[in-house]
Formats: sequence, structure tokens, C-alpha cells
Amino acid sequence: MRLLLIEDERELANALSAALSRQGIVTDHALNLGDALELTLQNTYDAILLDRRLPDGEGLTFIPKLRRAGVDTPVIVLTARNEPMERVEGLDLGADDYLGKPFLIEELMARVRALLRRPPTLEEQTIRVGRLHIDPLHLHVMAGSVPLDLPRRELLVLQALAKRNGKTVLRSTLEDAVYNYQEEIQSNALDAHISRLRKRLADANAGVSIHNIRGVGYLLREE
Amino acid sequence: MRLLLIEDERELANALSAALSRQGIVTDHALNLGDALELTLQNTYDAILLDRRLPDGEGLTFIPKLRRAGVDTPVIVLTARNEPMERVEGLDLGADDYLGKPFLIEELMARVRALLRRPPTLEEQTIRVGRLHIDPLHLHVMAGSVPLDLPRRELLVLQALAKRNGKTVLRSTLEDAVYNYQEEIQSNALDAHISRLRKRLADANAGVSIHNIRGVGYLLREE
DNA sequence: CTGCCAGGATTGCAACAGCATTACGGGGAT
DNA sequence: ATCCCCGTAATGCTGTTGCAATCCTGGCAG
Repeated sequence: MRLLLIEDERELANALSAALSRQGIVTDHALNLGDALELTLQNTYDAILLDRRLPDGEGLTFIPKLRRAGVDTPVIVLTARNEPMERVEGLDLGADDYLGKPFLIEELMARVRALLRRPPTLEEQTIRVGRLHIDPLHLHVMAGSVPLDLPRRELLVLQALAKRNGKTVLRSTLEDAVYNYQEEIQSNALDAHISRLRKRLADANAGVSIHNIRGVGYLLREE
Repeated sequence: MRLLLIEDERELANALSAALSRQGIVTDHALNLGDALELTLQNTYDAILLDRRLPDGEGLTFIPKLRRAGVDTPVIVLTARNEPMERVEGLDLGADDYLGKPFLIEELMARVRALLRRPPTLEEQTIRVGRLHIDPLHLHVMAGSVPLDLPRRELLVLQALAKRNGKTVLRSTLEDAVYNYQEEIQSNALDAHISRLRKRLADANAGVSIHNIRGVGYLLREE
């Protein structure tokens, strides 16, 4: 783990560095905001410890600067000013945590650990076939850059087909995907949906087509 | 935004819920850990506010239980015990933040905002659709350069739609975004909000419209 | 090669679930 | 006292969907 400590009091900085080092944490140290910005752009840190009072300005102003530069490393603000409203200000400027001096090294460590534990954002995965982008999580379909609004049942059919991209989907599987066990169908309703879906895909110039395997099922594939 | 508050003092809980509600946050309330666990497994919260002293046990023990159940919702611990070492203990058990009572609502809000800021990129802090600028953190909506004051529930609807800009939001998801589980609606209240919101957006010449996908949900789209 | 047929495709239609809108009134906030 | 939010319900509307009638097609048997 690697931290950037931005702190102008050398004595405190050294003590912190030493303590962190004993925990197996590597600490880079900047004495002012100018140096700090340079360091953050050249390196990647797991977290940044930021003092508010610094020779070249108020520490908090550093956070928006960082963010604008596309750096989203978590920031913990260290400060003597520990009034509630000050904390609000700090947090709203983009700090991830706020720690009033004096503090125990253990608490700092615990807060760093808490920050690092936060899960990274999980990517939403979208299925791509032809010019279609299908986002099953958000029930969203795009044909190229144009959104494709599908009625409920057609959407279900398309999703079921897309999930097994290119592979044949049994007719019965499709039926299960579109109808729950309470809903009985006694007609070719499914065929009707397929037909209507085909038309819509063609109209949208989706670049895919629904192919039938006689007696087995359907599959979705690029044209 | 939707929170779970785990707190046995009804009075405090009600006060908090009211305050949060005024900030556009929907709060579910559990009086004990048992209820809380059930709720967390049934719903998805943006964050959990957890008291330490609870009728059926120490609140902190709840966190590992949650994590084992695969729930990684951020937890903010609220407590009278605010000694540094106690805080360390809480954070190491998996809490994401720690707030000593008494606290200002503002600070709680700031800490919640800090937590929620993580997953979406910082760029997305203010959402833009058409001529609308929506700042979900500060609950502020602008149509062009004119501020648009929306009633609470309509704001919640708009926010929920905007967060998934352009993508379909399930009806049920919208309901969860606007109502907590205690508030049962047995009418088309949601439809009514949508209708009224539509009118306001049109009057404000917002350049966006709410589109319905029959049987699925709604989405927000530029005109 | 031809005819037959089961399975598939298409499409009009009517029913209905789902949606939109609006008026009303209770209740909370100012 | 006033205003506005918000839930409710009545009313009218609309697109989806199940169905069925009809047409099409591929595969197989003779």
C-alpha cells in the first residue's frame, strides 16, 4: 500500500511516516500542494492524507483540482479544525474522510483500511450482437446509437436470445423466459412475438436476425 | 436515495427520518438487528445507519453478519461511544464511517454524501439531460439557468430517472425510490407524480420528456 | 421429381391491462 | 388562514398481446 502524505510540519510527517512504515505502508511526502500535485500525476496512490493548513494554500482546494485532473484517489483530511461545520465543508469538497488532530495512528490506519475496503464500481456488462447493444440489467436496447423501445414480451424474447449469443435456444426455454408458469398460452403467441420482434429489428437496421432451427428453437446472429 | 436506519430510540429515529426526508432521502427504519437483517436481504440500500446499543445486541456484530451475507452496503455507525479506540474497533469490523452522538444532521448528510460519491464517477455528480442540470447530492435542479423547484416526491422520481439517464427504470424501482416500505400506496400515486412532473418539465421547457415503456417502466429522454 | 404435411411466419382483430390526466380533499407547513 | 403537496379515485385512452385464420417453407416419402 502506498500513501501520499501532504503535510508541512516535518516533525509530524516523519512520525507518521515512521508509524505507517511499521505497518508496511510506503509513504511519499510532499511539503506543499505544488509538489503534491506533481507527485499525484506521476504516481498512483492508494490514498492521500491531506493537511488543511499548507504554505501554498488551503489544503481543501487541492481536492477539486485533483478530481478535475481525473484522479479519484480517496483523500483523508487531517486537521486541527475539527468543528462539525468544517467537517461538512471538507466532505462536500470531495474528501472521503476527515480526521481531527490529534489522532491515534490506529485510528488513521483504521480509516485508511476502511477506505480501501470499499469495492470498486462494478462494470455493467452489455451484450453486443451486430449493431445491437443489450443491457439486460437495465432493460435497455440500443441499435447503433438509437434507443430501441421494445414491449415487454419482445424484450424478454430478445434478452433470452442474446444471453445465449449465437447458440440455439430451445423453444421451450424461450417460452419459460417469456411466460411464467401461471400464464398458459394455447396458441402461437410466441411465434407472433418473434415475428413482431423481427420486424422491429429489421426496421431499426439492427444488423442481426433471428434464425429458426426447425423443430428445435431459435438463435440470434449477425447478418 | 434510500437508507436503512437501525435505531431503537423511536424519538431519535423519527427525528432523523424526518430530517432525511426533507433532504429527499427515503428511510426505512428497523428497531432491532433481527428486523434489520431481514430488510437488508429484501431490499437494496444506498447506505445503512447503525446504532451500537440495540435491544438484541451490540450493533457492531451486525456488520460481519451482513458482509458474510454478501451485502456490501456502506455502514455508518452512530454511537454515544466516541473514544478513538472504539472508533478503530468499529471501522475494523467493516464500518465505513463512525459518527459520535450528538451530531449535526448536516454532518450526517455530508458523510452520507461522501459515501455515495464513490461509485458514480465524479464527473457524473451533476446529471445533464436536455436543458436540465440535476445535482443529486444537493438536490438541486436547474432548467437552463432557471432553478426548478420540485416537490419532494417529484424530485425523487426525477432523480431516479436521471440516474439511469436514457435507460428504462422499472416501475417497481421507481416505487422503491420514492416510498419506504411503511408507506404503502394503493393507488396510482406514482402515475400522478409522473403526470405532474411531466407538466412541470414541459412548463419549464426542460428539453426532456418522460417516456413510458408499457409493462416495463419509464425513462427520461431528450426531446 | 413431385406431392404432402408438420412446423413456422405473418397479420388483422378484439379484449384488456396498463397508463394519463384531472378533480377533490385531507393534512402539513408557513 | 392560506397554500401547496400528495394520495385517492374516476374517467378516458392506447398499445400490447393472445388468438386464429391464412399463407409459406423445408424436409421427407414414394
